[in-house]
Amino acid sequence: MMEATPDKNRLLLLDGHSLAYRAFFALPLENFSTVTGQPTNAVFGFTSMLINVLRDERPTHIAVCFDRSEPTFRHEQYVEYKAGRRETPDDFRSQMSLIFEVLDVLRIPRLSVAGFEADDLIATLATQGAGLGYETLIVTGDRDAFQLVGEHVTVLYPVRGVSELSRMDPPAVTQKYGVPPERYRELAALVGETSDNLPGVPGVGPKTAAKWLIKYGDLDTLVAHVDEIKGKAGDNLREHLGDVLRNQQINKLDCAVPLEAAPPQLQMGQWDREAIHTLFDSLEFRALRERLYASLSAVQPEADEGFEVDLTLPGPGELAAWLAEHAAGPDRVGVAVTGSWGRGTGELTGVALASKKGPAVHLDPAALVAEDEQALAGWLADPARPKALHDVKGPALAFAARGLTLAGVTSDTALAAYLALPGQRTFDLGDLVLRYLRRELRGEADPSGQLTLDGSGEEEVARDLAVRARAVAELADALDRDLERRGAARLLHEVELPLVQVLAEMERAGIAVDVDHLAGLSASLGGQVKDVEQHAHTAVGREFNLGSPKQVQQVLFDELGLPKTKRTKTGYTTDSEALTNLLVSNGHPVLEHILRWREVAKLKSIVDSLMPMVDDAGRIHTTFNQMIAATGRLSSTDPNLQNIPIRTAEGRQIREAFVVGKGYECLLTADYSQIELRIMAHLSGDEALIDAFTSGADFHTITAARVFDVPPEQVDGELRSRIKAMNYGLAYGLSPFGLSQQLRIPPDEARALMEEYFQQFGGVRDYLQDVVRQARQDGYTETILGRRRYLPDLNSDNRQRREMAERMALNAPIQGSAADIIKVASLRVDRALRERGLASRMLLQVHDELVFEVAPGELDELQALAREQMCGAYELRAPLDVSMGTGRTWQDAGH
DNA sequence: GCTAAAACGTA
DNA sequence: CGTACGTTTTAGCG
Repeated sequence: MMEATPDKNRLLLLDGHSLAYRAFFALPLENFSTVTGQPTNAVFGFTSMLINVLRDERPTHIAVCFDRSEPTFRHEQYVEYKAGRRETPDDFRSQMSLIFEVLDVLRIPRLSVAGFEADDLIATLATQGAGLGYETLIVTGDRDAFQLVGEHVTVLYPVRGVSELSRMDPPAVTQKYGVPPERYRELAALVGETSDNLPGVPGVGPKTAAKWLIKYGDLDTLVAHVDEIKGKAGDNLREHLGDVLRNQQINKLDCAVPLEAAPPQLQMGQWDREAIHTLFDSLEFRALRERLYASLSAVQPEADEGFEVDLTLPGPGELAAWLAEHAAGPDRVGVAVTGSWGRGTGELTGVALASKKGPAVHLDPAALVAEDEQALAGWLADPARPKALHDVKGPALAFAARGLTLAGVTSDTALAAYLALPGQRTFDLGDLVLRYLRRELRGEADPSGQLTLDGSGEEEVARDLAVRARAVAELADALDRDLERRGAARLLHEVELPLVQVLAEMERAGIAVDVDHLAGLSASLGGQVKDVEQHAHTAVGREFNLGSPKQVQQVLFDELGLPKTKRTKTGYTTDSEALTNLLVSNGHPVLEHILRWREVAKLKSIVDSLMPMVDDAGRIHTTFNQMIAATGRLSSTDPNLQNIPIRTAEGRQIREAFVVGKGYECLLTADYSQIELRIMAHLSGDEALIDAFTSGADFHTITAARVFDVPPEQVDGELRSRIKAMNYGLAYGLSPFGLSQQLRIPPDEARALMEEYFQQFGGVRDYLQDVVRQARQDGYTETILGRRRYLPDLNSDNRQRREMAERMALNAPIQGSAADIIKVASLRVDRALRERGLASRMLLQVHDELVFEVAPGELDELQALAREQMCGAYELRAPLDVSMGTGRTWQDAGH
């Protein structure tokens, strides 16, 4: 939208005082202070706005103007000017000099002149700038500046805190106030300005004022016809005409302030990097510093450059020679493939190889002669030939499907980008190339200019793929450097990359399913769905769609008149919790039917979705996604095998459908007990909590005994479950209110319970507070293996967003470290299976659980091996513990 | 045919 | 007013 036009001078003028004041009230003081107690909310908010506007507007010239404490000409005209303002808070005053320092290290000129306000300086510079043909942008929280808006002058006015600026150009001013910018001053004179102690006409707001100005054209004409105005407003206007004329005098900005600098002298200078580091360190603005540098490097030269590739299409038998010449060195070779993959298999339609320099090659896998196939196989499987691919798991499955193995993959550019910024929705190669290399993902324009226009010709397709291979090779290096900087290089090379192969193997293996059992379930559930539906319709007296929350709402709240539940965006919730509450309080029979229908319909949909997924060999192959969860967990799709029911008896029947496959002895499940709580104990270092784990007795009972100060034998089910809820809730950022809801106890009681808990386990409270504090400072949280999650919203001025980010910050290191551990465990188990030459294999990973298929006679060895590798995956102060179960079905193997 | 919202399954 | 996911269904959009 906003094109940077280098030939055009863009002058950015900021009102330092008004913006800082805005920030001071928008950001909570308690979240912004340094270890020495210096408040920084105004500095932070101001600097944050400054960085955003530098990034978005790319000014060539800049100045920040400040008010002076001396009286101005306005005070001479009107002694009451700005009288009655409350004293500037000390916490604000102390931050002004810090703002000066920030501007100084950024080499941004700051201007102030005795006897004038910042707005006058801005008006003067804007006027001079206009004369010189500059585009001027004014950032201020003072509406008086709207009078300056014009063809080449735009005001950016903060709305809602400090994160959003409203762009006030002439149409925007006219739209908002009903009069063009030239008339704004007259409108303001009529309305008055409380904060400047400039009363306007009583009972006249912007609407009436605009109406008058439109009718009469301007204020002078209005004054001339003042006797024509009817009604109370007219009387008031006549009575307060003096005030209006005075306001008009006073709110006029002075465009001729004597300044020592004119716009041409306000050129953006080189930042003092060293000083920025020192200052931002002392202000504890680490996240902001990152943003500052990001915006600096985002000085985007037009990314119109593509990739130049010298493409070879080798004839039959020529591949080996080409590889020896161009892909045998230490340079990493980018590999790009086309094809399709999923469900544990895949098919290749094209392969391209290209290193950073030198020619590229494209192969049609369908047309390879045996000799070339062999050359390719040897090269792909050679760990000494470093390779980079983008999202390698799918291609690896496709290679595997034709008997090719991949080794020596030293980068996966998608995975690397995920580790750099795990919150991203997609990791599109084109986006990354643009971001990291500032290039377009296309061939360098041919003289003919026809290169990738239609992409239908064979050569174009080949060239396109070669470009991707080249881009991946270059991108891999850039990402290596980025990950090094973020401390995540080892995580990529030692955990995530090797894990790709393990996941691919699990997807390839799949898990055996008893289709007859599923079919039986489907039939029985189908019958129940019909029955319950009948009952529901009878209870209401008409037919309706039980699957439609909207119709359910209509039935319950409109037709049956049941009490309204919690609001949703579009109506009132009918979720199971709300309906259960209604059932208790009201007892209408249809509630029971709806709840039951939902239950069986859900189970049936799961069963019915699984059945068509079973392949010819009787197995289901999920797809594990390694780049979705911002915490580092895996996710499972198509189908999701990480949410197969387990809580209810009927749900567990579905687990019975997952069975041991032919040629294997049984299934084995191995899961970490209470891994997240152990991690919380470890990270917090709370000795009492660690003791509770090392004592060997039931963890929740032991902690409950401490909290309630009774011997463990006296901890009954009620006490235990309360503490269990708290133990788990803490890692999610549970509030006293949330705890009271969950336990159905009064909020005061929940609060007291939490306080008592923290009395006993103070280390946990300290840790949780510190995690958030540290994350706010750094801009990210970190797991035990250095996996980061960036949470910019920790400094949001929106309370809801900020508190959400705080809960994420509490949870991310715990959930993420658990993900780290099970990933390491999966790698160790996989390696051990190989080393021992076992035929047993890993099938699934469900966050804290691994599911194995046990080859005949290997059960004991596998159990010992899995336990050893899982427990030893990471040394926690509350040691990892694994429990196991075996059986013919996944359900039987549960425990 | 797409997206959003609601509901609900798992750790 | 407790985190992280994926799937299904409906409903509303064009």
